[in-house]
Amino acid sequence: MPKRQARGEQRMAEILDAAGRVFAASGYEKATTNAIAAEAGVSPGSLYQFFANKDAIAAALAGRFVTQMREAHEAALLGADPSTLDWPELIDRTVDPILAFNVANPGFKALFARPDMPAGLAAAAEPIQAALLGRVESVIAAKAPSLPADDRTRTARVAIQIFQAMLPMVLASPPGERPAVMAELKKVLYRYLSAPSP
Amino acid sequence: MPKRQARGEQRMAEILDAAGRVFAASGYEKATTNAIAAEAGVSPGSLYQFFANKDAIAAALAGRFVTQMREAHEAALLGADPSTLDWPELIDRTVDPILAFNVANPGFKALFARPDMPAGLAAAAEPIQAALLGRVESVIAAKAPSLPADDRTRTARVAIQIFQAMLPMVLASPPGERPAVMAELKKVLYRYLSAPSP
DNA sequence: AGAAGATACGAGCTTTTACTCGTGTTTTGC
DNA sequence: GCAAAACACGAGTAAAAGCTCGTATCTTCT
Repeated sequence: MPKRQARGEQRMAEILDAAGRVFAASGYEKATTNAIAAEAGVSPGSLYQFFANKDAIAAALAGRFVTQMREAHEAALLGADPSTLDWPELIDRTVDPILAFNVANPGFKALFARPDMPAGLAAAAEPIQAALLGRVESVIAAKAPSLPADDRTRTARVAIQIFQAMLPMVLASPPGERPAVMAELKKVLYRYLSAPSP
Repeated sequence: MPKRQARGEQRMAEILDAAGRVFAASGYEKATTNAIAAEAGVSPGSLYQFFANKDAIAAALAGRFVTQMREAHEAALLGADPSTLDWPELIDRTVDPILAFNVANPGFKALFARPDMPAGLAAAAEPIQAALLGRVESVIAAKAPSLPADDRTRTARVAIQIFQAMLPMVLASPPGERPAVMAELKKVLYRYLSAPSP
């Protein structure tokens, strides 16, 4: 790994932008590295000067997504104490930014919302999963402090799974119906999370 | 398409069996037609005597799955009037056979439980989706006859989506923990479906 | 029995795709 | 100013995978 110049950092960012677009259009598997290079306006050789292989591109893109998502979520909870908010508000403040983030970054779900991950991708996506899990767990902990850690983790995992499942439905819905589908997603989460524990 | 002899029908069944195993092990994309042929103990040439291409194999396998699943579901509801059953029982009788089917046929989820379908696969999987949607809709209709058709369809779709999302979690869980994960899945569905409509 | 057609084989063709490498240009450090 | 290093190019390589084709055997039907 050579020392990067400003020009190089910029190229890397351009390549990741392009990768996001190509992943969004074709999915990870069908996205070709040459297509990403072309989309970035760069030769294949240059692409491989910055990224060792296709998985490395996915990993770098995932890393960037993690950062951006954390910032969005922190902004949404800014100045509010989770334990004083009720469930609908808490769900709004957690779901809305992630949803908005997905609408703004269509490439995200190609790395995130898939039950079966190829080996390379799984490693790249793991930080996203871990980051999200931590955030949801902290929200649940705020509302139900007495819940054992095991149950909390399981509940968070299930909630994330539900969210992942419905993401494609939300993104595939025509803009006019989107609010209704989003409401349905929140309804599922609310009914699952707000019900009394077993 | 030539007229099949008994030998040919048997070979086709063997190839589909093999395809199920290979899809289960590698997923649809990474499964190679040569690997399927080898698993079936057949040459690549023979494979293409029965199936025009890889998508056709998936389509045939999907067709077989639809039939088997319908039979399993009908058996589970045998002699019971859905409208007289309560939600937990109804969920049990719908979810259990599909879950058992998935455990017995690991290749099924490679064709079914994926939010992003390649073009060819989407066509092959569509009958499965349609069949399942119809079954779930009829169950919902039995319990909530007054629900408008639109809402019923949307609710059924969401329920199926939830099920698909949690399927990998269930199948990935160690056999010891599987009952707990299954219970969690049913809990989500119960809370979603049994709550008063908006 | 004999012809026609179905089944079977597997080497190899074609296309695709991740990735390389030789060469040339721009930037940096001294 | 000059060498070293980073950046850039794009034709080319090697491997993988879907699929074909010539040939040979087995079944069926008359």
